[in-house]
Amino acid sequence: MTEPFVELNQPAEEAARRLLGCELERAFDDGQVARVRIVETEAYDEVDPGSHSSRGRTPRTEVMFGPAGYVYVYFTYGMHYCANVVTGPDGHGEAVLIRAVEPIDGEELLQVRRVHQSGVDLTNGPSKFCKALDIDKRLYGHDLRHPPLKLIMKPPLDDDQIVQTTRIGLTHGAETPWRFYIRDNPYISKK
DNA sequence: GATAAGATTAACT
DNA sequence: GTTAATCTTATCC
Repeated sequence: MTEPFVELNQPAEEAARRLLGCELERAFDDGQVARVRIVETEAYDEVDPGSHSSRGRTPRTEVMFGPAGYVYVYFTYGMHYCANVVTGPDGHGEAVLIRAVEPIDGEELLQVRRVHQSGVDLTNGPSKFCKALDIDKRLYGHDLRHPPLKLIMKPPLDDDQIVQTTRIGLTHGAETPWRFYIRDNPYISKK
């Protein structure tokens, strides 16, 4: 029996900090396994004009309103997927966007899907890491306690290791400083 | 039914 | 620094 993600049952802003340094284990369709560390996150909640959940439940955002520990995947710009970890209590539309990760094991498996890209460019962006880990809408609503995508909690980082800034790419809610990343990490996204 | 915008990326000049 | 690629979703007739 796996532990539920009680540590994610809190406001997205807190969970976004908590998720830095935690790990994701991805089992690909062929059975091979890669592991990455979360190095950059952004928080979104339903009272936030920048969040997909700000205008209530829709078919797309339904999973954001459920219990913590599930995956919210969305498709954007006609070609990219982004993945979030749902946080907060059941009934609240909150989630944390994973913006960047760094490879720990199986980097060569990530390379397979990132054609003509290497080094930090493998996973230093929200859609880059989804492409590298083969995350798409098949994983919408997936329970992160189980394969093929598992979240492994790690001890919280000290505050002095975490940098807090405004979020990237938003037209609404751009002033809210809910982006977090691990200080001096080379895999932090650009812009 | 039609339309505009989008939590982006990579390739170009 | 600028821009094309590309299609789902939400919103507005």
